[in-house]
Parts: sequence; structure tokens; C-alpha cells
Amino acid sequence: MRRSKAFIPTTKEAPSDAVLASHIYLARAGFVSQVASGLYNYMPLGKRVIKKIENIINEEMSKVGAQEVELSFVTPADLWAESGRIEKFGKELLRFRDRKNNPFVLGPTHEEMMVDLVRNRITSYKNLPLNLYQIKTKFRDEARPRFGLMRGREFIMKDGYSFHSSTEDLDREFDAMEAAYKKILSRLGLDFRVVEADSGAIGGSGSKELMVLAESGEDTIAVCSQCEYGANIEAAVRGERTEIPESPGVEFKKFRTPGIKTIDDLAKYFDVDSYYTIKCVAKKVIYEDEEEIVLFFLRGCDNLQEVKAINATDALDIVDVSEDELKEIGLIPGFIGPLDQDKAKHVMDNALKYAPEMICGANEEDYHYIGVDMSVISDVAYFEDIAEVNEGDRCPHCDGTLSFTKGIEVGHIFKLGTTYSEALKAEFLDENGKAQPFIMGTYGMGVSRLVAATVEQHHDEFGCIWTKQTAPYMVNIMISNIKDEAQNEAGEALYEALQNAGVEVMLDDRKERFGFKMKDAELIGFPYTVIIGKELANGLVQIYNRTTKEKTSVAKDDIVGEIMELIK
RNA sequence: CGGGGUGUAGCUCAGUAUGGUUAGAGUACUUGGUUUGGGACCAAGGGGCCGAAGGUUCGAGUCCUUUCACCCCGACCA
Repeated sequence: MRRSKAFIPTTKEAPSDAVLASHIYLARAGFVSQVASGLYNYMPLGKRVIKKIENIINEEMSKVGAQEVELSFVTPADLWAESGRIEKFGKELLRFRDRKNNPFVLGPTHEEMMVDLVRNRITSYKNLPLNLYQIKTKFRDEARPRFGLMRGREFIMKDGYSFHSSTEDLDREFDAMEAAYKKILSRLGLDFRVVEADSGAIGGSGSKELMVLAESGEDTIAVCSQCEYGANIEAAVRGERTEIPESPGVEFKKFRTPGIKTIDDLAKYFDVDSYYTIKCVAKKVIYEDEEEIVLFFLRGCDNLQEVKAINATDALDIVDVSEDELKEIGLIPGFIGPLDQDKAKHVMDNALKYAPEMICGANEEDYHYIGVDMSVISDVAYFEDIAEVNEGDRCPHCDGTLSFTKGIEVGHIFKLGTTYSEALKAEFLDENGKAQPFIMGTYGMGVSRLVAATVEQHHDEFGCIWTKQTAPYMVNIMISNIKDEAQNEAGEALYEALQNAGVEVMLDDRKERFGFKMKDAELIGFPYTVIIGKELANGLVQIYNRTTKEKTSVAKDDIVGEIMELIK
């Protein structure tokens, strides 16, 4: 492509609303342009990168036997009613009616559509397993789109769905998909981590997220210092604590604690580690058609993990509750404890089970109990893991310690089980001629988000730095002075030679100055720029490496060979 | 959905407190010339319903009302 003819509107200034590096550079370098909140146009460079990523995904999917399909973007609302997700997704589903007044939904994901496609077509265990996928625009009417391509309303996703006759076979496929996804991210040149994840609203028995490590990531992940363990903070668990603080060593007693309402105050007052205090987090728990106040009890040194709390209560949502609301049902904020408490339901964190020598609220203004042995209620109370892991906690699998890092969720794979096949009555006949619902897996990968994630991880103060696998063009030939006949000829010749060699090459033949064209090349981020300039008089050209920012002089006649070597 | 902010040239922004010539700058664009190894210089140009609607006024980019859009923090989020 000739730069003089290319539609690549680069700008010196970033759009005022761009915050992330990826957003700023993709906009400045002319890859994307915003049309409305969460909606973007891909310009030629952006489209080329998308295609690069899609090709890699297609290659890896084909290697593991997944078949590509393409389902309609517009989906009948009936299907969503059938699965029950029309309510679950709520306002995120963009709904509309056609001229005949039939209700439709723009697909935010395609479980329903895919199950509908397969049901009554695959009817025998002999035709299983089956893995179908597509790369397709999705639409979710996000409450707050942000960060450019990172969280748009319309985005491109690779979504795959597998159908099995047994859970063992699903497990096998799940592992195969995890391996394929890792391969894809490695080929894209990304630094990533596979982590345990919460299954969320989509349901199912297990899920893993693929996180591209980046400071700007929206997810916090806990990773082990020694082993491979990693988990989204929402799902992270920890090993038994080994260093137990010195215990207070007191008898059970009710103790007057005037005005001592916080864990900090309490620990100070008794001069004990907050490990020995019991924290109560009161929340309002929302169910489909009712809501109630639930008390979550944890060790004072721990914090409530809300996603775990939602899972522990089977709730749709959990919201804060006011002190007044607590007082209305007879609870005394600051002095709520797990003993003799019948005003509200409770969930105790596992770390409190059989815990001795604890200090907790006495459910009476200005009084706490000390020397509480949780054994007295441990066989009747409801215990769950509801605590958020802390940095420095022990790894659940080894002696290592957990630390936090930020990640961009670019992939999420699920063992779905029969949730959707049952809801949509999608069944096959097993070896015994008995009807069984399909056992399913689902595998998502955010293609447009990968574009942003790649730039997040590969950029500097001058712009994008594309990896060889993602670069829109591998080589940029920059003719320093277009009016110089010799330079022009050499540039044209090299352009033709590289094109003939099948290299994706851009020829910067614009009538601009050296500095302008270099800045532009750096902003776009071509892996290599061949500078044809002054040194041509001595039979030399230069290769500028975008990653190292080094310029290497090469004899003009050797340049094609050099380039071919570099881009291998 | 709660809280905050911003809408003026393709882009980045002044101008709005205190209403008053023909609405500005930089950049980008066009033409001519000079320049040609790190976003050059000179000259001449084109480009605006000041987000939209209504109102106050002799007069509104500026004041009032309504509304829309976009952004940020949070809630939310396969």
C-alpha cells in the first residue's frame, strides 16, 4: 500500500476523552474512530489487525477440530424467554421489533442460538462431540462503556460452544480449549495468565479466565509466587494460615466497650490482633421477588468478597444497607455478633469455624463478648467461604504466597453442563436409547478487546509497537526525500521486491519531511521501517526496529534478504 | 442507575463571571514558494446555525427553562 493513497488519518493530538494508552494510540494512529458511546469504526489499519487475530484464532480452532459457523446477529426474543435470560440480562439486551411487530434482540452472546441450531439436528451420541464457533459482532448495552475498544457496547467476539454426551468428554474438550487459547495468546505475543474464575450469571460448574497482564486491567487477580495458581479475586481461595498471632487468652465474658464500633477500635481496645475479632458485614440480599438483610461474619482481618457472598446466598444481587434499616429490625450497628442473634439470616466465613478466643459484638449497645469459642455454634451455623484473599496469604496449593496483579480479561471458558440444553430441551439419544440433554461447554475470546490489550502491553511514549503476528503491515519503506530521484527509485524497487516476496509492506511516498514521517511510523508502530535517505549515496539504507528503536545500516543490495530474515 | 464534568472549525481548545462590531488561536486542509535525517518556514485561502428547542432582551456563544449527547468516579459487567 502506498501511504499517499492510504486512509490512515493520524493526528498529533489525542481525543480529549481517551484515557488508556491503547485508546489514545489506536485513535491517534488512525486504527479506530468513535461514533457513539461504546461504538467504534475500524479504519483500514484496525481492520487489518482484527483480521490478523481472527486468522490466528481460525488456525488454532481448526487444529482442535472446531468448526466455524456464523449465526444471525439479530435473534428472536422468544429464544431468550425460553432460556429465561431475557430477565437475567435485563437492559443489556438491546430489544426492538420488526415491521410485523415481532420482538428481537441483538445477540450479546449466542448460547441460545447455538443450542437452537443444534437441537433436533444432532440427535445421537454417535455425532458427539461437536464444537462450533463463530467470530462475530456482539452487542451489549453496557451501563457504562469505557476505555475505547476495551469495553465497548458493540464488540467482536469469538464464541465457541461444545456439545458432549458425558462430563468426562466435556472435561477433555475444556482442557483442549484451554490449551488452544493459550496457544493463541502466545502466538499473539501476549504476556498472560490463566486464572480460576467465578462462573457468574452464565452458570455452570467451572470456569477459567485468560488474563492479559496489564496495569490498566479492570480485574484484580491473585497469583502465587511459586506455583501456577492464579485466580480472579472474586474466586481466589487461600491455604491455611500458618502464622497465628498471639492469642488474647481470656475467659468467656461480656465486656463493656462504650463507643467501640469498629474493628480497629476493638483490636486496639483489647490490644489483640484483629484476627481474634469478628466482623459483621450487613447487606441487603436481592432475590428475584424478595429481598432481606443478611449478616456476613468474618474474622476482623478479612474483608467480604461480594461475589462469593452472592454465590453463598444464591442471590441475584447484594446491596448496602443503612444503619437505620438495621435498627428497624432490632440490630445495633457496631455491636452485632453471631451469638444469640435471631433478627436476620447469617453466613459465617469458613475461617470462623471452631475458632477459639474470639471477640464479637454482644448484640447490645456498648457491649462485646470476649473469649468466645465458635465451637458452640459451629455445628448449626451456616458456613461458607466468603472472605476475600489478602496479599501475602498462603497459596492453596503450595508454600508460596499470593500477590495481586491487574489483568484484562480476554478469554473466558466455561463448563456449562446442561443448563441451556435443559432449558431449551435440546436432547440426544444415548447408547441405551435414552434421551439426555447435551452437556455443554462455552468458550469466549474478545477479539476487539485483544486489539486494545495488545497495545496496552506493547506501546511506548511514541505509540503502538505491534508484534509480528498482529502488525497491520510488517514493513514500512520510508523515502526520506521524495524529490530525490535515486531515493525514490530505490524505494519503489524495494517496495516491488517485498510485495513480490509476499511481505505486507507500506511505502511512505508522501511529500513530507524525515521527522514527520518517522513520528508517523512510530505512532502506527510498524515493526520495521526501512529508511531510504542520505546514506543511499554510499549504497546504504537503514532498518529501524520499532521495538529497540535502533537503526542499522545495511547495504542497499542486501536489504531484501535482511528483511526476509528479520520477519521470519 | 447515583454523583460530577463537558458540548464553540476535521482535531485540541480560548472566549461565557459583567450580553454589545463581521466569533478567535493552534493544528489539520487547499494554492504558490523556500526547505528536506526527527512532527519545518513564508505568503494567500477555504472551513462555524457556538449540541438542540424554547424563552428573556433593542441585541444571546454569553442570561433563564427544557432536552440531547459525550466523558469521568461509583454501582453494574461470560
